[in-house]
Amino acid sequence: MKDDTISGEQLLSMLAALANPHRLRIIAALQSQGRNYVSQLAREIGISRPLLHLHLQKLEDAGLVTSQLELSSDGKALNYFEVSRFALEITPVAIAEAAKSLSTHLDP
Amino acid sequence: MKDDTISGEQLLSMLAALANPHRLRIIAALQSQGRNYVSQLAREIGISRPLLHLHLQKLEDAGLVTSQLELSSDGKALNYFEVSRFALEITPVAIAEAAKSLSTHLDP
DNA sequence: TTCATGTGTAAGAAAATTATTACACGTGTA
DNA sequence: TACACGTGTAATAATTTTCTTACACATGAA
Repeated sequence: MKDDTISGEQLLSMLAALANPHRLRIIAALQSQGRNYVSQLAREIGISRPLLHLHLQKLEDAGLVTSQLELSSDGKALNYFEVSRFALEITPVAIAEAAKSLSTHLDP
Repeated sequence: MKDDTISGEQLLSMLAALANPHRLRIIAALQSQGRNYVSQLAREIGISRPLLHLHLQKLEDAGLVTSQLELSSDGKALNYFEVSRFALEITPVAIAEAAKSLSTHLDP
């Protein structure tokens, strides 16, 4: 028996995190070139560091990337990000299943 | 040889269309209860008809649902919607592949 | 000390999305 | 004719998301 179940809220947060061109590129970059720290990634992608910070936050909140603070040899604190391993199966059936656990505006 | 390739824009529009609780419920309803027309669906989901209309439009633009105007026996024009058959594989690798064809702000 | 590098975040502007309200139009029936 | 039901859409408001700018703080090297 397989359990591909995911909560509606969880699914929604991942979809929302992915529904942005910058964030798709961020994941693509981390997937293709491997882990990277914020400032360097901002330069490679071509967006400002505060903006990248915001997008990384959303991705991390959704569990799509993880971060690890490290000290470089020259003493700087670098925050390295890498993509999580995830696999979402998006089909009408999977959505119907997940939607069962979606809270409504007029809940209990 | 399999070709799961999807354009970045296409992927993005589907993700954006899915990243909303109402729209997940719409797909879930159409999947579980089958095709339905706008007014009836609005009543079942519990949102206004104009609002549902807006959400259905986004889903249809993304190709996730289709519509067909039909005449009921008592002469009314009913617009029936149903879910398309789709299956998205969302993984870091798939995203990296799709992101190759994502236009940038500073394109050609 | 000053500069270059890294980190984070707060405040406000700009843009996009979501939601409501009010119209307009059509058909069958009382 | 008036009502009930269906359709769509335009205009506005409300909310959320995105983006920029400016700050604050830390370390090593010149």
